[in-house]
Amino acid sequence: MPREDLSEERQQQILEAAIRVFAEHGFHDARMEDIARESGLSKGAVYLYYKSKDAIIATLLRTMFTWMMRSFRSTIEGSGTATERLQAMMGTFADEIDRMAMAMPILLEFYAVAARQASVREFFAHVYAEFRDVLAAMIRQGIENGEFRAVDPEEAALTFLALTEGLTLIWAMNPRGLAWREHGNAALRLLLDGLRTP
Amino acid sequence: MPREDLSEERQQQILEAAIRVFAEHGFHDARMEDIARESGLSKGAVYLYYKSKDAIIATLLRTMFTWMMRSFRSTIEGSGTATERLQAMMGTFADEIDRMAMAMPILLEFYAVAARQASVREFFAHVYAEFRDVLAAMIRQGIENGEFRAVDPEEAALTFLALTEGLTLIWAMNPRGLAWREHGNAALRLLLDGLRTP
Amino acid sequence: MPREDLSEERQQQILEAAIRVFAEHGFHDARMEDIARESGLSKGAVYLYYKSKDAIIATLLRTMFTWMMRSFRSTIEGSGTATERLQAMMGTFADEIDRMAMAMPILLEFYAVAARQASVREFFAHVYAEFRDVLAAMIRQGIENGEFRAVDPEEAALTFLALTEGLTLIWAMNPRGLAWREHGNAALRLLLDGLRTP
Amino acid sequence: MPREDLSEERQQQILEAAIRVFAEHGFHDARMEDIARESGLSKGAVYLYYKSKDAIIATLLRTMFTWMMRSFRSTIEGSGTATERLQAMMGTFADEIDRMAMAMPILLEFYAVAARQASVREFFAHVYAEFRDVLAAMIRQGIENGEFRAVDPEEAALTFLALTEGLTLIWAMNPRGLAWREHGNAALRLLLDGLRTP
DNA sequence: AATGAATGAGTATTCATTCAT
DNA sequence: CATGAATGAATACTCATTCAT
Repeated sequence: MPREDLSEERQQQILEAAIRVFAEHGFHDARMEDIARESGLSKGAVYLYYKSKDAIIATLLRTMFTWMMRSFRSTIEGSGTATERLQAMMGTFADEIDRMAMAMPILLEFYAVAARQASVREFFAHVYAEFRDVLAAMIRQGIENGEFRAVDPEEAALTFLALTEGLTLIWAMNPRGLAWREHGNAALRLLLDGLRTP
Repeated sequence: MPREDLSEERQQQILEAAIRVFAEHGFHDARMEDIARESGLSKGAVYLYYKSKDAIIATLLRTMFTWMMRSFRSTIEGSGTATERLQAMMGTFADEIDRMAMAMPILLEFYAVAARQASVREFFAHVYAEFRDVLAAMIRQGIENGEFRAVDPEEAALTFLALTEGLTLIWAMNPRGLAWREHGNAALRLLLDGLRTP
Repeated sequence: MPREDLSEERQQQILEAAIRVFAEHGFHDARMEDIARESGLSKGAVYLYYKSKDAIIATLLRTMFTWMMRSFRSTIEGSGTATERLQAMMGTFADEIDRMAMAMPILLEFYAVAARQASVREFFAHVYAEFRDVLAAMIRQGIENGEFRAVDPEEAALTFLALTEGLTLIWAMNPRGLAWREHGNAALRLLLDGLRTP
Repeated sequence: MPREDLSEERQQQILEAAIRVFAEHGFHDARMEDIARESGLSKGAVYLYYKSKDAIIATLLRTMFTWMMRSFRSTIEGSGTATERLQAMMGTFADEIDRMAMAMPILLEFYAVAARQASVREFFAHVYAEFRDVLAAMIRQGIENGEFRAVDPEEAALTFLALTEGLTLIWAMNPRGLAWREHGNAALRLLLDGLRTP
């Protein structure tokens, strides 16, 4: 009975160690040895739970986005005016940036991996599409209830999404010099001004 | 006599070969051998002009951004209303995306390198700051001549920049499925709606 | 459980293989691959026990002299007249030449390494100083008990040492044409004639 | 007509540059580029006068010993008692040590080369034999005119030679800590005491 | 399940040598 | 004669992965 539990636990253990090691050394320079030591296991044990380094990276990609999605769940399912909900989304993005700050190098590396692997690009495209759908729905709600002008919801959603992604990128190049949350809110205000019915 | 010219020519030759090879294999998996073959030179000759693979990468970073900046020159120096100038900027961004499409994997890898190297992060931060200044000046012009409301020009410039960077990232994950130029223009329209004096 | 033993054994194994390979090809031309093959291990395994080729060479230097010193131990601690003890020393030198004949190229290479590395020079200087001290003590004993004239023991010890080192060098250039032991004894006889009380 | 002269001059020029470069970096680490630069010629020019790096080393070996032999010429041909002539020889050895001090690393490297190349060993053996003959003649003279006891001149000559070579080796490991000339004279005195007729 | 010793493929870089000019 | 750009063979070292215990 404790078999499966142990297995799950070990996989977690390794994944969390991998995040720390990858964040510090990067995917390529991180050695399996490092991950093993950091996880408190032996190299052989790591291979018992992950068939390869790439498998750890692949699992990490899925897992990190799953965690992130989970954080957004309540915000997405929350209620309120479209404006309030979009503001809440921006707040959650900012929360995530705070929470994942240390793992940001990993995000940047995932982009690089995406450049080489169609499957990873597709994964990102899928994640972006999901967010876009959620945002579009909120904007559509805003249009329907008269908060916003009759813009193309899909288009506005993409704009919103591009804003958060771009802000994250710019922030990553100078985390101390750029306050994500403040700039995110300021940018959202500008966009909402454009969306609002006159 | 044509020595100096030849040297410049060789460096170009190698750099262009490197772009092709890096775009296909990534910084790490690209072998110096590949770059040499692609450039039509021997491995030794490549080392005659660049002291290491890292030196090629570093030169590439600077060179690619220099090329991009050059493309923006006339747009930046152009005249017109603030709205027209921002539209021209967005158009030039779109042109650059078209022109650099093939080198996009390299951009994503540069982000990953930035994650590990402060100097590269600083380089990106510097480039972003330059763009932000230019955009802020345009927005300030728009405010001064009554086109725009009295928003914070720096803030609005960052929003514009984040939009382009984020759009590029989203586009890179699905180049065929997302028309940068159209979405860039649409996003700008929303932003301009937010900026415009009521 | 036999871990530690195995590690010691492996180090020995590699060192002995290295002696054979270095003796045949020289420090520079010997390839790590050769040492690995000769030791019956893989290249990776060699690196498991020695961090670099230089580390093998450094260990070899220390080890070979440790072995040699061990051979001299009983001779140094032996008893007898000063004359007998010096003769025993010369005999042990001759024994060592016999035993180390095959590794003589390595000794000559160590001299070359010494030319470039102060630490190696200092090691040799230290070994020479130890021998000189031992020999000086024997000569002092001879003077005190009336066997020898009142010469400077340090000076005479250096002469003895220089004789053995020089003979080794000349011998190394033509091992078959020069009988170390016989010439060593003849040289010692001349020296003893000079030391003896008239 | 100036052809040959130029050729000789160039060869000298290169050889002298090689001595400086080899003394500083060793045979292996010295680059042909360094020798070319130090000699004020181009790499191609060096290859015009020497077919390879090894050819420079081989020529250097012969040339350095030729120079040394030339220094000994007058001492060898000088007159006086056997004791005086041996003392003069020891003095000339000391002079050579002074003169060649800077090139001593090269001598130690030649020993290492000798370990790998029979031809170089033979060269050293030949040089040693020449010296031995000269010394044996002097000792024979001393025996014949009653200065020395009836020892084996060849044997005594080898002892004398071993002494100088050994002293040079020990000196090379600690040039500042060991005065070659003083110790050479002291050692010679001991040996002459053994040789002298009672 | 767990270990960690062993493997060996993979590659950036150097530098003696060549040769077109 | 002289140049120096170009060549390409050669090799130490790393590290993901395996597997005997």
